[in-house]
Amino acid sequence: MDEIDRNITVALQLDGSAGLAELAKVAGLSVSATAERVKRLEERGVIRGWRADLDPVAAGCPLLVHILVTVAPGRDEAAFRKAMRRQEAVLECHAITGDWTYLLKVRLADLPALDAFLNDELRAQSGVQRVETLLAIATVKETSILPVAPATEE
Amino acid sequence: MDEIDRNITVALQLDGSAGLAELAKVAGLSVSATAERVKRLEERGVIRGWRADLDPVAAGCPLLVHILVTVAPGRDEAAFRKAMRRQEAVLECHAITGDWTYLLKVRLADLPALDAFLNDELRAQSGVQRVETLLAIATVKETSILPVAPATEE
DNA sequence: CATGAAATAAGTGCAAC
DNA sequence: GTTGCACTTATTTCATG
Repeated sequence: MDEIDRNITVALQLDGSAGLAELAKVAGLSVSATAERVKRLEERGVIRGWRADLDPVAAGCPLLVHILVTVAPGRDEAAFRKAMRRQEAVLECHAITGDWTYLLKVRLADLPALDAFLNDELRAQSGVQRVETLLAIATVKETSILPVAPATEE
Repeated sequence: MDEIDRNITVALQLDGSAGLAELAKVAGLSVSATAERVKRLEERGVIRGWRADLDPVAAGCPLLVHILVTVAPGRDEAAFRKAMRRQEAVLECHAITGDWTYLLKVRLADLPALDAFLNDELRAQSGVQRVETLLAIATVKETSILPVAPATEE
């Protein structure tokens, strides 16, 4: 993971459809060397895949909520986690430090869908004690572009 | 946005590198008709772009924190928002309902980097009154794949 | 929307340096 | 890692039905 790999990964996160010729310019390498780099980044698992990036509003889920959840201690939480993984509206589910047990990121079509999610999917889960819903009023920034660290040489 | 477009967008979010031939099978259309659909989805802004999906750990930012921030009311928050947009460690910044003003999603290399971020970048911002850091202990689920609503016909 | 052909562009592999 | 070339594959465009 040198400086060149960093430049390549950043460029590919910004636009993965550019092609090797243009990427080679960014990398400062030849096309074949660049292709080799990309291939190795995929093999090493740094690049997990290639995805189309959708506009959430155009995709029909303009409502964004984060939900803090407290699950009763002592219980087996496997069922809860499995349920969250299955729910496609749940984009993220993290076990967190502090007063709460989990933080969810959820995208939905509208408020009725949120109501249904909270009642039928979330509070219906056994062990769920407390729920706090943080509705996003405005999204200042939302990106999946990771700041690739120039750290570990290989 | 009919059922076919839904299938296409879901498939392209899962794997955007498959090619039109394979996508056509999923869509149940011919290759040319499928290509036309994809093109129109891009033109309509449903598909915003094509991105490489990186492994956060391999990319060198294994630490994930969500940060709740209260900004003093009455102040102009443009400066705060601009600062968050500039920080590449800040993946998301949402203005939210409830006791807090903003919710941030931040990815960092390690705890010293978190310390530096909280002190030098966040608390240094004028107007920031209260900060609560939620450290992710375990990520149960983290995806950017949107559940495309079969809603609005066009 | 399907089919098929032709033209274009891009990725892949290999060899020599 | 570079350059160049041939090989192969995919996308694009267009005509016809």
